[in-house]
Amino acid sequence: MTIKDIARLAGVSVSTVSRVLNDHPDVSKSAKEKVLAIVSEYNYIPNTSARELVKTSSDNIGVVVRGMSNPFYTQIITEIGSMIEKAGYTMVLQQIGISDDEIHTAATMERDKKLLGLIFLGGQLNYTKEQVCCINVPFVCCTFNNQYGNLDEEAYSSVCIDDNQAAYDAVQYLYKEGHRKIAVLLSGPEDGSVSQVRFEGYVRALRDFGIQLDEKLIIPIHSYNIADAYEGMNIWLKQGLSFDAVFAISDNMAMGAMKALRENGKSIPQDVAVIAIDGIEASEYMNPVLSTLCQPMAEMGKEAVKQMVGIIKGKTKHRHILLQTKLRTGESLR
Amino acid sequence: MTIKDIARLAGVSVSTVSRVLNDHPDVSKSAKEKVLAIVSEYNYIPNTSARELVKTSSDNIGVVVRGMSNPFYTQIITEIGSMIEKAGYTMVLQQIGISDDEIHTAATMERDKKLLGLIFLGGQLNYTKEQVCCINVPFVCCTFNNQYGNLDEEAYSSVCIDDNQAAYDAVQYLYKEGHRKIAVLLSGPEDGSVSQVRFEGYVRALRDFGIQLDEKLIIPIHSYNIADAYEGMNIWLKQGLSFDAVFAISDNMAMGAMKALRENGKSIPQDVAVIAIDGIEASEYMNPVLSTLCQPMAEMGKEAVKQMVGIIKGKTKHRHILLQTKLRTGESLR
DNA sequence: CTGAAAGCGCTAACAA
DNA sequence: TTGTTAGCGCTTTCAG
Repeated sequence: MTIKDIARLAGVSVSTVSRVLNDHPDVSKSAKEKVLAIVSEYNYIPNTSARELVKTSSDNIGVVVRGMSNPFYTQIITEIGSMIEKAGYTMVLQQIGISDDEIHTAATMERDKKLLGLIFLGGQLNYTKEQVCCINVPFVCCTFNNQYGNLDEEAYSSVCIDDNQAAYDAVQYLYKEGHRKIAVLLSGPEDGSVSQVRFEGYVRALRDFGIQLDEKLIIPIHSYNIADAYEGMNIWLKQGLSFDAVFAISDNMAMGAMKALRENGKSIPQDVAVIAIDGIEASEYMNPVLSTLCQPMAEMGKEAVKQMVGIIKGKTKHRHILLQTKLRTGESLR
Repeated sequence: MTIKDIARLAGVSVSTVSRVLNDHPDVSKSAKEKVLAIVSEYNYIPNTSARELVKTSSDNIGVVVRGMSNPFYTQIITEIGSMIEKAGYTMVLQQIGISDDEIHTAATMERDKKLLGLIFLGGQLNYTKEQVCCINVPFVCCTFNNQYGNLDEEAYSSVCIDDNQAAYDAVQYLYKEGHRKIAVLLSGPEDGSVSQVRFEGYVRALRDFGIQLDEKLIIPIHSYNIADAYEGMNIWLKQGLSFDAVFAISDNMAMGAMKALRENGKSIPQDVAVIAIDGIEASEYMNPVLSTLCQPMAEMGKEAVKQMVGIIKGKTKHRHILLQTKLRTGESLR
């Protein structure tokens, strides 16, 4: 069933069918009715590939999301989606697996969907010019930036929190409560991800507060998984090291760690205080409620689209915005 | 940058380029090298639309997933993906929003991607023949079936747990522990979703055990959200009704409810026992750990693909499989 | 208001 | 081993 079949069945030309399907004005009411009748009778659905192939432009903004179902991104995507729509554009969402290549995905989308621009949600902080040279539309990085890469600042936009400072603040909260033996739960430590930046904030805070960095208190998980964090913490606890607080670089990892702590007889926050960064919904339902520095998800999404649209319209240049985190007090802190 | 440009730049014809790009055998080594060099020099990426448009067949199996980031589906998708690959097919994944029309999405995909078959992950239990008539390839429903619809059994396959029985079992666990005032947390009660089936199992169990159904103990949430469950439970608790157990039709809802219970001074499981159905990862990290009837996610995915492939190859007919749940004991049960 | 026809970028006969 | 060419299904000038 193609547009030709519909045209034949309705007794009109393909162009008339096309006009009806695309809501063009210059179609007689009778022709329109005839076509629509046939279309619905035969459940005709136009072929997307053919449509996209023939179009020379679109109002599409691509969104490439790293991680199939990271709850942290869900809220941001919702916000991005509604902002894009409000601005009169169309969102084309592409979720990719943890090991897929987002640059290649983006480049493919750019050509296939005739994108006006791209928003990356999650990704590496170390893209190089050579890697992104195949992307020919403006892009904005949401929740991360290029601090370990070599992109020119004028070559892309970004919206994220100051991850280093957030980690610093988290450690400071612990410090103020009298904690001095602060373990850190991270993915890296040097994996070029946001984990690394946060770890650097942790190190900086310790130094500022006159605490000696203790290698033994660094717990690398090698993923952001809740289960891996649980496992990792469990194994680490077996060493019987002395510590009175845990800074997890993500809520998810904190959640895994909390279970391990509990099972090892450590009560939170009496024996061990826990703080993290992110502010995902699930961590609010923990018992005790996780204390964490929340990323302003809605604002991030909104800002990313604002930047994107400004650049598409030629009204603004690439910018790099740092948003404030906000402490959710929770119960895992004394 | 199109295939023509590459052909010109490499000094060969478009068909040669096409052959190289598609790994066809009859290409001289020198031609292949020339083409590949140009391709990588110019970062050429073939246009997907054009490719799909021209192909008359594919080895694609479509997977339509309802709900952007339902953690419950993530594991199943992973399994489905690897099983499809193992069987020599290609998975085309499409996630849709909670209010999108999966039938229409499926029909569109079927034509655009030349699908051999479709797997639905989550969806309504009440599709009618008229609704699905636009789908012309075999499909299997994963995690649900058509018990509220009018499809012929031979018209589709399904893999799911016996939701009615699972609910029955859950209530039975509570009953055996001596609970008689069992509240139920559901989305419906009559929303044509799996919530309804599970509610029916609850009702059946009460009847079998000689417990009078108490309308006041039915807590409708109108969604599967954790936050809505928390809210709903909170409001419901204000009524001060007497009850000693909660059966939540999903883990997510149980998680929301547990927080509300805690905040209202009810300790779990001493004051109120909680049981649910699903077995998502997050509920394992609750404190207390949620007791729940786990769906065999990996097995479900595996079985769905097995059915699909069998039908595509013409080796099997449509079947309807019920899988067993397994109790995760947890700590929310006495 | 309507139709004929060109062509989007690609693959796959078919011919050489 | 290679090139020529006919479409895939659609949109969009351009005529009428």
